Amino acid sequence: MFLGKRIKELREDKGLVQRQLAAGLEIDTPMYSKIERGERKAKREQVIKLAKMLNTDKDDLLTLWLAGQVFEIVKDEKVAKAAMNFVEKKL
Amino acid sequence: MFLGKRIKELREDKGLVQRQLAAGLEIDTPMYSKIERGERKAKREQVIKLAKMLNTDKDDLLTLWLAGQVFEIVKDEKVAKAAMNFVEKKL
DNA sequence: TTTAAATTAGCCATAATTTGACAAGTCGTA
DNA sequence: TACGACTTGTCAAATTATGGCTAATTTAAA
Repeated sequence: MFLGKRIKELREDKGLVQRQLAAGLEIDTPMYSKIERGERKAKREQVIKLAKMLNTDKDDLLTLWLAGQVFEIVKDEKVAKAAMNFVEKKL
Repeated sequence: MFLGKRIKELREDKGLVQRQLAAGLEIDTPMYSKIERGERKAKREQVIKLAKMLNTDKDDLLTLWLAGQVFEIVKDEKVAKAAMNFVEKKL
């Protein structure tokens, strides 16, 4: 979702098609399509490969990737903000 | 972990043993022990039952429960703080 | 120190979730 | 129409989560 939106932007800016990135990740195109739309989540290693292929900062993509996972957990919870604050204190 | 520590405190304050809370959750004692130590994670419904049995605020326990899950995801990531900030903006 | 209760450790079978591949579909465009 | 890019839906294999059992360990009362 956050990651998907970003890699789609970067991919289109560079004039690449999904098939090319899918090949780089060694998965098929439908699978890559799902990652881009947030229907499936990428693995950590795949994010790093994407950063290289898209010639962008690894940590930026990892941040979006991690944020997506956190958001997925807290998004429907009333205590989401309280939990987030609690975790930040622990970091 | 965060939740486990808290329910252990509350349980001991009230002079209860694990067997009693386990019965309330309809799981066996070893399982409850694991929840308290964070080896297994509680289900959302179980947290609510625990709040009732321990006569404490439901949202407080849910916050710790949610925080534990978030922490588990971000704890080893260099970009943890950045991801947390990103998510907070979206809430 | 014995004894019994409370707690923890380790396994194992099963359930649930995730993953990747495939086939078939839509959409836009030449 | 025909083609490429992308999406949708389904399936089996792989991975992980869950719950219960037994046995070991710790704790505390007598």
